[in-house]
Amino acid sequence: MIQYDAPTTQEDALQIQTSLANTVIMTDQFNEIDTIAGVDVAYDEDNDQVVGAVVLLDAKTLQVIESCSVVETISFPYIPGLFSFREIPPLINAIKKLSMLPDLIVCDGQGIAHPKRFGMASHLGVLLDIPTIGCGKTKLIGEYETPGACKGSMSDLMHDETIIGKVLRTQKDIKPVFVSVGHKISIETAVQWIEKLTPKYRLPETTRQADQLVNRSLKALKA
DNA sequence: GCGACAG
DNA sequence: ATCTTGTCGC
Repeated sequence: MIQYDAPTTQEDALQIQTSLANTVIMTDQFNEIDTIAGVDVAYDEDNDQVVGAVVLLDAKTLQVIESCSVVETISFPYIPGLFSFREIPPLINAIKKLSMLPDLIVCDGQGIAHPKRFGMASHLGVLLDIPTIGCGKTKLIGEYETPGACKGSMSDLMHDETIIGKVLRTQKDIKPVFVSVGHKISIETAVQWIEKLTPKYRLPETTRQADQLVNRSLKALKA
């Protein structure tokens, strides 16, 4: 498993983004997807603590197979565009605790739908060399037409005349999500997986499970 | 100078 | 992210 080298300054972080952004792969580079992981982080700003968690789901049944969480000290401030440097340390450590690595990881945030085409999902995917999808609740950058109201309707997320992701309506009349390539997957396949992961709710089952886990853990920590 | 701004 | 009550609906 890789060792994460945390940047000390914003300049370092920007440098790391620039050098790693070229290594992102936007085509399907995998065989069978049997397990899918969801990751999330929760903060206790008062005590400078962060809880990171990963939930491993069976790709077929969407049932939880295993889950791990970690508690550490917040190491980087929240800066739009440098968001990944804040969340990756706890996420890497939580994933390291799993008994097996996932075949695919769905992130709560953007993949290449980022100013430098290197959002959270891409960063995590490159570091772990695992396929990842970015599925954010709101956009970071880009322009788009509002997708139709039906479940499955989608539109292109554009930036610099390039399609950087899809705005996907996962449920009828519900606010859409922003899907983008993280690493080692095509946007078409990424959208297909997000659709499979949202049979009933707006957000992917992976994200929902991970979100619940970090919030339970944070609550227990503060209690 | 005025908005926008992943979680 | 987090701060927060009630409320509408299955």
